[in-house]
Amino acid sequence: MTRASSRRPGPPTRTERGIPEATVARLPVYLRALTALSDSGIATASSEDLATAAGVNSAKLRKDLSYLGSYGTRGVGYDVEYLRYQIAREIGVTQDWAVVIVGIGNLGHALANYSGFGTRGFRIVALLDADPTLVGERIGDMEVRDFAQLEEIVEADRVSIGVITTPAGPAQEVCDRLVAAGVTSILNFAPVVLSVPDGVDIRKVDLSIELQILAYHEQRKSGEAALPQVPELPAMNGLTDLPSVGGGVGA
Amino acid sequence: MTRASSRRPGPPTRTERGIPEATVARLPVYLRALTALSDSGIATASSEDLATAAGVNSAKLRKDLSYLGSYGTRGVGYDVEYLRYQIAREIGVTQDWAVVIVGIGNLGHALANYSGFGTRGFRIVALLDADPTLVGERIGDMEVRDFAQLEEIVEADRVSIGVITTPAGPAQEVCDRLVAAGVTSILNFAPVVLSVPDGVDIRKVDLSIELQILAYHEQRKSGEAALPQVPELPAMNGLTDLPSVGGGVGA
DNA sequence: CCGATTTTGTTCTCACGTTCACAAGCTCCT
DNA sequence: AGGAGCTTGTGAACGTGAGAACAAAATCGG
Repeated sequence: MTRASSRRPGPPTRTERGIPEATVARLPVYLRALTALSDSGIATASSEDLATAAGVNSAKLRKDLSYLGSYGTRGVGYDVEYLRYQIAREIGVTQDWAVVIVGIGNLGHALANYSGFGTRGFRIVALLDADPTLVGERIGDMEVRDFAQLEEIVEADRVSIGVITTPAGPAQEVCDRLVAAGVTSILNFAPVVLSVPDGVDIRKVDLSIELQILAYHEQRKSGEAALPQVPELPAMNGLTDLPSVGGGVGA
Repeated sequence: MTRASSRRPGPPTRTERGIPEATVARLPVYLRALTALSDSGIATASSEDLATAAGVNSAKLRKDLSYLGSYGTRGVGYDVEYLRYQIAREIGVTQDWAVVIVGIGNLGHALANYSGFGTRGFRIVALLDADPTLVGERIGDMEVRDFAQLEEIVEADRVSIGVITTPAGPAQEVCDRLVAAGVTSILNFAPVVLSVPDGVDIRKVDLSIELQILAYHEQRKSGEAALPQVPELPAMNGLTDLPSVGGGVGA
């Protein structure tokens, strides 16, 4: 989702090294499942085994894997180590990606301490904040640096991924600075919609949105009997004004 | 997504008060955009305005809103306050939902401090942890309580939403306890696939998966010229054994 | 060496989600 | 009052994703 890169308008662009976005989003889950199996000393797994570990159904898993190539053996299954490496390579976590975290509040703090940042593949090279009272503070084995140093850090460490953990207010400005400095992937925790130019990928993590989605379903569960079909009508009471009823013009 | 509730196999279940899941996931974004417009003193907004503020296109926004009812006025647009209330009611955030957070590590700490938990609608009633050295610690105006008290808290405060911020290890057990205690919606930050019975909704927030998805796209950006079409073949070097190439049977 | 068994890779079909395009409906101006 | 100009709500076309089902390929036992 939120892929903002170039999109040539020409032909359907078939099999142009194109893995469906839905599949891409599941590959990390498969990777984690494979790592768990590997740690348990399991050398081979069927699509059924893997699917169970990853929480999907086996047909979907096989189809997903088929986009990467034919890495299984019919009648046997998949070699865990081999498949794990193939997926890791496909995702790109066989190399290390340099990451900066901007905004060292509660959440930035927590992420900075997040040991084993996923399962390798990512290296936090700087914690940045514009607040002078925070600059210099030590977190783990890192020190908070001034946001003004962003550009030189990005250049020096070839940073391609930025994590925004600022409040909503400064988030867009931080985002613009990151992009201008050369960052081309952004993970945004601030509760705002950020706009970025084409070629920059942005993903959002939003606690309150997740909670609200849960609340919607929760309401439907508990209310299924209580308020079965009283959706829109009675809610207009107590509201000061309505769209087209406004000044009572015309009629 | 990850809706785990009952699904009757019968007819297509058309218009059974059914808002598409993709739309549900966007309603909170619209709600936030409307709140921002409202705070700016804007009373009326067209679908184009709203769509821009929410980061979607206007056709999609109109279609999404049409599932809720006809709340706009042709030729004019939407009344910001009115629409905001309608969406809030549809989502269910006009009432307050009681939430418990389990696992007061770095992340749990950060979430506990997260002021204005979204935009109202949610109330943290307890912070729980099984670690005796944490129990009793004050965070903001709350005190960490023993996980053993889960059941009585859930019952006393009618808790329907649980947030899991434990490490991966205990997450499934915590999840089971939550479900057994009566929690029917779970937001999981632990990097594991949790299994829950039907009727319980679960959503996942996973930092390392998000980063990996970004890495995939990042790799495709930088590698588009460097390694254009060398996907699977050369990677087999250095691997001890391969699934079907193994003993060289057959041929 | 052959047939039974297992499990992958793929094809086909259906459901879901997105976008386009336009009729319906409202306001405002003359 | 009547027509011009907007903007919504929706029907229809299109694209993407999910799941069932099956043919192809590999192992294993006799």
